[in-house]
Amino acid sequence: MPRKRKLLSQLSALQSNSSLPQIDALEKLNTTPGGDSSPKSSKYFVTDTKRSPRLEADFFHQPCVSLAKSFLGQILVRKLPDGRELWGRIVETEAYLGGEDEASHSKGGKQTQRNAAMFMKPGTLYVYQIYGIYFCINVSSQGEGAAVLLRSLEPLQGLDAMRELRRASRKAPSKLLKDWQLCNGPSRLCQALAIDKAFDQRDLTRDSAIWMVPGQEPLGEQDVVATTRIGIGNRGEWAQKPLRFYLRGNRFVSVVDKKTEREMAARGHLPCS
DNA sequence: AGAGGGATCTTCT
DNA sequence: GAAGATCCCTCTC
Repeated sequence: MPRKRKLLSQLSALQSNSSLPQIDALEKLNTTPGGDSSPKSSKYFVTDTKRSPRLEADFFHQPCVSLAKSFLGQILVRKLPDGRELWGRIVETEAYLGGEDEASHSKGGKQTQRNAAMFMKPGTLYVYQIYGIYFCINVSSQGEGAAVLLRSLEPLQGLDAMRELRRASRKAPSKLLKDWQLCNGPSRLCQALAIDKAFDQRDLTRDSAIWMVPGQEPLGEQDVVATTRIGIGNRGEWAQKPLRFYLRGNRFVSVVDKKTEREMAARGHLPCS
């Protein structure tokens, strides 16, 4: 019976998943104009990548904070060597401004071998290893040394592959991860999408293994929570600045700030659900 | 639900 | 030589 209950809970989770209709809409975007409505059986669908509405260079040419917010709702696509595509909707980001920003790897405008990608053209990936074992993925924005850290995804497609990738990267055998545990953290999403140092300095507008496609963007300011960044300590004024952004009420966010959300509500910004 | 510590290695001082 | 944009496991309440 525990098994049955588990299945039931998974089913209900699927049914309450707000992005399911969105997947249908996105798949339609992949069909050819005037084509039939069952693209999966079409050979053309499989081989045609030009039809994919990839986000282009002009999208990434935004100031850091603006780009960090604009990423919310967009979709990150990772194509594995075997051809499987893993899709995740971006639900949490952080802006690292460079220069004055004391928490940024590029603080003081200092360029090193590691952070070189932060100084490259907007849309360039900056992937670095942290604590010797994990990876984090950023996207370079407009602004000298500025980049946006991708913190959490809402998994949309290829969840089984993500679960396997996440499970494989741990020592002790553990229970199957829930959907919300697959990509809720910067290094977790890198595990789930098989992203490592090899992706550093790649171009999101050109690469064949990773890119972005437009998704459903947040309806308005009331849907985006702006709060402090994670893991940068409490020292200094830069630690207090609201440079982390996430979709309010989304269960795939890694760290929720209830206090800030209460303050938003007090100002009349009610969560729209 | 929250606190604490270990893992593990590249990067820069 | 120390720190780090994290995660996971264990212990305790």
